[in-house]
Amino acid sequence: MKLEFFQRSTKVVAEDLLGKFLVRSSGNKKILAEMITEVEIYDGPNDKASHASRGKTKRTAPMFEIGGIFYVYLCYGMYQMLNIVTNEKNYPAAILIRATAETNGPGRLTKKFKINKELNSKSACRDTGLWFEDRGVLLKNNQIKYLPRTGVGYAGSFWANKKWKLLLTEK
DNA sequence: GGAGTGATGACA
DNA sequence: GTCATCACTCCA
Repeated sequence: MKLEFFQRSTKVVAEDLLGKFLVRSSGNKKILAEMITEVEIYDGPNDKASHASRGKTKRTAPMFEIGGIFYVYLCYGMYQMLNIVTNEKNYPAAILIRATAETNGPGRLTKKFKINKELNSKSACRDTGLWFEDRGVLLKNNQIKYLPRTGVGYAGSFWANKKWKLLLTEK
């Protein structure tokens, strides 16, 4: 997958990302490849649920970079969260990878893929050891479900009610 | 339903 | 320097 794929509006990228494969390698060997089934959008400087809404800080700096790099951070002291940064430089946006066909939950997913902060700010390409592949899975129009995001009640009803969690349903 | 967990950001 | 908060998971 080319990095330009991620340098588009976050919603478009999120929709396109469903059905693509997340691939992990160690050395020259691919060790894991799972289809992405659930993502969550964090888009723009005004999104109160996004870490970037309070301005650029040391932690959120990757979100302000150009699309195509990873944003990894620690949540609740135990779980790494994997995001892929989208859109243009200086526009803070990212997509949280929440689940694949075989692994449900962002914390479990990163544990299984051995994702940690070393991948933070790295490009989603083969050299990094973690990247995305299009394996030709075609989605039907009604296969994507739009739901409110998780754990964002603190952001206020306007942002909490946005249907920015995208779920891939069975056929 | 409730606890664990530690980096992060706000405030002083 | 302190303190509250959190894009979660596990076990009950």
